[in-house]
Amino acid sequence: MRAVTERESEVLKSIVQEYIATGRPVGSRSFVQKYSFSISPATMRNIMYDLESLGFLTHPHTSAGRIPTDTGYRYFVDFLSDSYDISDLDYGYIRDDFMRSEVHLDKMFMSITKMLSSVSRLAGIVLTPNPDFTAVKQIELVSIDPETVLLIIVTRTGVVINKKIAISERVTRDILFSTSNILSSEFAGFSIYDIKTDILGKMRQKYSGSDEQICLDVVELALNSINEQDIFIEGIENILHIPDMIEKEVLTSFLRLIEEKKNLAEIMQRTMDSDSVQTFIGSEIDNSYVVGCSLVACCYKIGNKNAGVLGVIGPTRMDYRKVVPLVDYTGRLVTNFLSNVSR
Amino acid sequence: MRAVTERESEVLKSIVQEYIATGRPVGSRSFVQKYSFSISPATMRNIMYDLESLGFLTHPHTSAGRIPTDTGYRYFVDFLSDSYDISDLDYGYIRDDFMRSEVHLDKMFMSITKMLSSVSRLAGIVLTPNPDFTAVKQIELVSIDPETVLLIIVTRTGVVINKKIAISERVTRDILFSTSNILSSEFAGFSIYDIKTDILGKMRQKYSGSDEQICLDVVELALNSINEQDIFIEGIENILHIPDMIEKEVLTSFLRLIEEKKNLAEIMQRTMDSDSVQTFIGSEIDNSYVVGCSLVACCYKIGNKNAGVLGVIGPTRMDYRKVVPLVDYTGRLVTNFLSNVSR
DNA sequence: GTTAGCACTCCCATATTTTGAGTGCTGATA
DNA sequence: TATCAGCACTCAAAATATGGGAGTGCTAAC
Repeated sequence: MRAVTERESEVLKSIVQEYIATGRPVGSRSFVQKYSFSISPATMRNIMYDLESLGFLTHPHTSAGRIPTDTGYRYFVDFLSDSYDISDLDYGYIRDDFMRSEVHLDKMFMSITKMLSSVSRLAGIVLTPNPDFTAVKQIELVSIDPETVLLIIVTRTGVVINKKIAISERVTRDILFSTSNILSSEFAGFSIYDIKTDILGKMRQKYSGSDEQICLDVVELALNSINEQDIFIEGIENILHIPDMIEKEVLTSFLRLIEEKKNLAEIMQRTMDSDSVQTFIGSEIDNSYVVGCSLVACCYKIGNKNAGVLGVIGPTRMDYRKVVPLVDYTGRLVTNFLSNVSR
Repeated sequence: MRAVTERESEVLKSIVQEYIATGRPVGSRSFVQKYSFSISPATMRNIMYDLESLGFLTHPHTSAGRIPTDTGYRYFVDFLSDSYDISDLDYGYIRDDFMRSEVHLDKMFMSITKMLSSVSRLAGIVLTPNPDFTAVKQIELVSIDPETVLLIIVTRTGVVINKKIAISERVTRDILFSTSNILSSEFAGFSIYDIKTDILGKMRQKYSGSDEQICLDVVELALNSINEQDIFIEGIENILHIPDMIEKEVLTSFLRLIEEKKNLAEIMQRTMDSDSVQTFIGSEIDNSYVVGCSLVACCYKIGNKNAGVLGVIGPTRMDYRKVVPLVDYTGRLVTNFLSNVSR
């Protein structure tokens, strides 16, 4: 496949923008006029034809204008879309609003989700931090019946995680108490990930043979089964006011997408490797059964590790120029907040 | 307003059933034929006219058949609908399925929600137990920093509730430990409700002046702020396959309803006073802004107290004869399960 | 390579008609 | 007095026609 010429790029960019703005197939004649291209409609048609062969545009039917394909959007987002500058969009009030919100972490995430949704007028979505990467502050073990111990982890961000673990051997309250102390002092400051991959091994050697040894195994088991990532979604109603979305097929795939939280979490996870805003367009979201929806997402960090994901879901035909910087900005905001809260 | 005659009741019943089955306005001629009434269409029209004046039926337009109003459904559900017998519907497999599911309470509720949704082919909904009414098994207080104590409550159903509480005075670890023991032994077996209204007062006297006294106030504060009721909703996608629901107005009010979880929880709470299945038809759900949706719900118990609510949301035109016994049956199932698990 | 011109296509909005299922009313009947 | 046949009327929905507009593809000339 040959490369795209300069002029074709320019045309594609304008077509996508025009389509995003109006939602109507872009035809050669009116388009040339509106954007005062210095070429004739006929030439425009030729260019459009080429862009179609390249896979960037398509036809609803023979005598209709062109609309972008998913690939077209992808090219647009990757190479052609110049985002608005944050300062132009004045998101200052988000910051203010946000700072006024409660310190309780769950509520913070909820309000971030609502913000994303209300500013974008689409659906906001937040994946709460992966506990693996948040630093542990304190650990307690509490016996709740002869066969069960409750493991409580308090993270630096103030989140409390609890996990019931079954134990076979009987363990006295004293041992639990002393183990708690040991764990707290050994683990403090490290992330669950560090603990699992490194610290726990070292401790095995250090305490081998002691009473506390018994607990280490179960603690490891418990740590491995922690999976406390939640997903918040807000603004489903917004989606209903978008003509593109109330197409039955689109709506179905959207609702199916957000209902399968587990699946959705996995999709969001794919952003984890990257530090910048990621866009998933149409079938890119979930191999080919998602139609007409895009996800714009980015990570926020705790410390210097990517911890969770936030973003916006809406129609493929959304205004990426605005949504991308919004998601970007919100991501930084949350990162800042979390780094203050967790020190 | 005059009473409804025997014959009118019979006709209304058949009309509602016919409309539930077909979704099309019921006209006099074909209706008389199909149900082999021994009256002429003309007479039927007279009866329909009367039922309309009574507020049970309405007209989409002059020359269309009749459809039930919300009041019509209400009368039908209250007086005319003979539910199917559980045994006829063979919900045995629900029980089997259910018993195979995990003991983790959250997962149990999730799978109940999914069941309600998949059997009814509508949206299933479960409000998790109000912790106020579940018996406490154990209480722990753990210091997480100089100004904060973590209160951990383990209920008999195995649910772990935790609440951070701020304290002004410094409390030693030993005092927390001894208070934990005292609280556990004094509270065990009582519900949080009992504790708040009764036990706590008695303890104030008993321990007045002692070190542990300091903690009682904060514990009370914490208990008052516990609000851990969750809502599970499953099967939103089912809703999209129902022609009645994809009316824009209906869908909007449905989505708005389930998105406002807090509001929805309140609505579900209204069932709490009753031991039988409750039906909320259309505007009955939420004063007049809900259109076209009904909620069928009932309570499940822990011990002998109504603890939570489960049910089904779907179009006003749903088959109450099936949905009502389904909800009823599931309610009992959960009640049984919880009484086993919490002893 | 660019462009004017032209034939052709097809959606869409707007009427127009037809059909069928319905209603309300009236006057006769048992 | 309740029932009912009959009839005129209503209305939505489906089928059918019509014109216009915006588009395309292609070709031949610049």
